Amino acid sequence: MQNAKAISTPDLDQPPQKKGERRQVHEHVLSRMRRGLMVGAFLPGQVLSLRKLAAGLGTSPMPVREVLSRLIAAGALEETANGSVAPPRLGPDKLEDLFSVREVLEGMAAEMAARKATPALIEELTAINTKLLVAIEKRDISGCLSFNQEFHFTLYRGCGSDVILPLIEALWLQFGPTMYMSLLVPSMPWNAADHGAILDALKKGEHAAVKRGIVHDIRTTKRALLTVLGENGMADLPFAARSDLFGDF
Amino acid sequence: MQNAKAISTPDLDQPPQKKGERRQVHEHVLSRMRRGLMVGAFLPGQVLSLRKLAAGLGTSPMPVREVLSRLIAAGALEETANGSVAPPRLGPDKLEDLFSVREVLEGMAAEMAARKATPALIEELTAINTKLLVAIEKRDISGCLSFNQEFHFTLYRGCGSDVILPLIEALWLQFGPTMYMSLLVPSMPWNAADHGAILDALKKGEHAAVKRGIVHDIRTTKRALLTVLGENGMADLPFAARSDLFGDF
DNA sequence: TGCGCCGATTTGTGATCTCAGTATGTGATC
DNA sequence: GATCACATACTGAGATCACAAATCGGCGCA
Repeated sequence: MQNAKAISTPDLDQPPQKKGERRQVHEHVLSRMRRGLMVGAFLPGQVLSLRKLAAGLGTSPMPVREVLSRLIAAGALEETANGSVAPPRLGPDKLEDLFSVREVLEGMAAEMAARKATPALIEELTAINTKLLVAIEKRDISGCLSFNQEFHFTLYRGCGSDVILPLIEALWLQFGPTMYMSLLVPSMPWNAADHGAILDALKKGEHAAVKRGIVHDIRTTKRALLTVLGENGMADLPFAARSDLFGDF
Repeated sequence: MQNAKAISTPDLDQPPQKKGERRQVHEHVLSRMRRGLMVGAFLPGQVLSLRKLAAGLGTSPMPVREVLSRLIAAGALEETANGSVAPPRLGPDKLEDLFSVREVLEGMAAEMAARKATPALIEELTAINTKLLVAIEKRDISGCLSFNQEFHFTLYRGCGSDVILPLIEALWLQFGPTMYMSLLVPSMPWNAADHGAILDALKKGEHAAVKRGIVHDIRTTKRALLTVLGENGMADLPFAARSDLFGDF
């Protein structure tokens, strides 16, 4: 996953079209779909239709097919029996597996990033965290998800390895839909408490503490997720996907 | 990457066609390409043409496009400036990054597998290792690669997590072409010494020792790879890809 | 009222076609 | 003999087409 464009696009939605680089349709589709997966446009298990998706995006099915292939390869989507695709439903044990890998991978990335952290990076992270706190205060689910993701990935990008980053991104895309659904339950707590400790450790140059902070943050999220999904008997929560992003399916 | 079919196919080449499952063309293409990447059909940096690939595989470009998309998402292929694809050229630092992630991920998988290891699994691994030793004795490069891969993945499959396995597979696909090229250098040593220690630790139920064995094995491979590629000044080795698998390009 | 069958519709898959951008290779000219 | 220009061939991207399987709907029968 060394090419950053493989799965992760720098989130350019408006056709920037700078330089000789032609803006490809499938790049646009990819960034839309990736964001959609992270902010609740698709529910776990919700079957996505190729043609309807293409219609919603205003293109032919071709670029969508390319994107779906990539998302399947990343584990962000699963093939159903008849070849359709849907975001994965994560059971307790799979969720446990997923978050164990997150701990290892993101802990590693965080520690590496801490070694190379510049004051500018720390300042950037602090600013993002402030926006996250505001979003939490306002009960802005999409804001929470976006700023939390931005906080983590801004840190991880600092590790300087373009091998580990796409792997982490694949993991996030896998639990994104489940994460969003869980946040629709009012009792689901959002905890950004660890971020403060991470920033402190970053400023003090305590690499191991940064790693511990990230791992603790991941464990907290995992526990909350397991609790909420467990309370609801692992059955699907009776919520609908956001239709303001792609239309209905 | 939870669906095992996402990137990794159970290597079914002959149309098994059992049950109601339709054998899809792109699955066949995917398994061919994956094996090709691991046994030297493509060299690092070698540009692959969509149409020629399709012609070599006897299909239309469509299934190939789908497969290339998935391999790009896995990092097994990179997009060139004009949209073509090629296996990545791995420089020393990227190789270092890649193998660091391997240590963490495969170490984790190995330890988990060790906890669940059954006598049957250990016996299977022993048999594979025997075949590997024969291949080494015969200087059979393809055999070495295949059996070594089979040894590792048979162990990792025992970890019972279908989250971590596709990530490891993606990493192997990334360094596969570079690994093959390095083996063409006569001075490249192949070391399966750690496998014996791993099997011993497995039999004794020493989980940590299994993990240590895997990590040591990975470190040894990394060192050998860096040495061989360094000697040749990181320039491309003047070897050709195997044309007996896909034809020439 | 409940169950089963049949047809219309929608599904993904693969092939084909067009188009624009790029590389190639050959020719003429200096 | 070297270099530049133009024409040809080839590249991937996207749209469209064709087909078969599966799904969903409604109708008819028990």
